[in-house]
Amino acid sequence: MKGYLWAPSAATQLSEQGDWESMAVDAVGNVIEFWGFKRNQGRVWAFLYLRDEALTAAELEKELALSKGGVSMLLRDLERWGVVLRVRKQGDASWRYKAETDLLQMARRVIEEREFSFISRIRADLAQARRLAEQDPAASKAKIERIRRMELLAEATEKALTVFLKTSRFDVGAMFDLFRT
Amino acid sequence: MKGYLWAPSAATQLSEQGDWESMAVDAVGNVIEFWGFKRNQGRVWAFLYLRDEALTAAELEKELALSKGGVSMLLRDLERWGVVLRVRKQGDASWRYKAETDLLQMARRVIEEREFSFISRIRADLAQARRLAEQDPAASKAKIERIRRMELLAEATEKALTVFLKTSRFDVGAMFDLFRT
DNA sequence: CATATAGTTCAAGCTGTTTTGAACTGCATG
DNA sequence: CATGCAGTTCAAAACAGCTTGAACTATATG
Repeated sequence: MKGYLWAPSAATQLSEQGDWESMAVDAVGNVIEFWGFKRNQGRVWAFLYLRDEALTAAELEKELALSKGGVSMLLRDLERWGVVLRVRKQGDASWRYKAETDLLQMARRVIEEREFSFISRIRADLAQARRLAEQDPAASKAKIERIRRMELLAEATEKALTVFLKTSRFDVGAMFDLFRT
Repeated sequence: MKGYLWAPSAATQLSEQGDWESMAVDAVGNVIEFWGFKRNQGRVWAFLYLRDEALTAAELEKELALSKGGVSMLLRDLERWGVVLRVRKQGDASWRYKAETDLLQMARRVIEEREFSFISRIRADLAQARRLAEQDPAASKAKIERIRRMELLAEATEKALTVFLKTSRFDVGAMFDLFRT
């Protein structure tokens, strides 16, 4: 299964008693992985967000047990998505990184693009298949009706996705208010 | 990316002009893969559904270009989920398989279980992390508040999933009516 | 009960994705 | 302008999930 929704490997293994920081960081990693991003993108963001200060790539590498190259690539993605900011502190030789906005907003944006176009494409394929069947004298009425029903399946999926995105957009709004308390 | 939602490899490549059957079958494979199942589970179901007759494993193997072992396993899954029925025609040495119910119903059922428990687990992890932080004198009020905000993220996700499932349930209802036309 | 065919199992292989780490580039400093 | 460190790149390794196919078991038939 190369599934989209879903998670075979369950959640984070509970870590040490006092280690609530990595527990929270990993949990965010899991949420974001659920949304179709890399687990470590979520972990990096969560760590920066939790610490609430500009940290260097070297610190992230050490604290999150990532490789040098990995940190570089993860930060580039997060920066591109606008959820992490790169700042140069004066008198400091290296860049520092800072969590900027919340993740859900960005997740919704990205998912909106890729999931929608994907489902639309599937719907179009089914519609095309039905059109071809309608022109094929060998295709029975019943068969065409069955394709029609499969189209409904795809349509229902798309509709569900719409609601899903609308809800998350709504929730972001709600969260923003809370974030500004 | 081991993502859940989402699809890197885009959709089905359009096949031959007249080959609307495999086009439809592949499209269903893609929808069902989107829902986190195996692409070929969807293809097998769609093929059986479209043909609307009980077919042998050998026929599926040939028509869908699958291996013997693969067909066996795919059918076992579909049977277990109750969307494919195994029937023995009298005077026939081998089993035949028949599409039974619609897929969305089953998808919702399965997703309901695995996704929900997954997200609940994440929420629980975050709640636990916060509880630990609250007991840790070294943890600042601000940090605890930030974990609280991450919890909101997970809560929003769970809520979105609830709506998502509710909607698909609703759509199944609507589809059932149509299916019975 | 022997044989043939259907169906199952599972280790090995394949495919696609993520991570690593070594080589490289760029930049700031002495 | 040499040196060292920060940051990037990318090929290779590690990994995860899916599929294959050969060995196996079960079942029907003569």
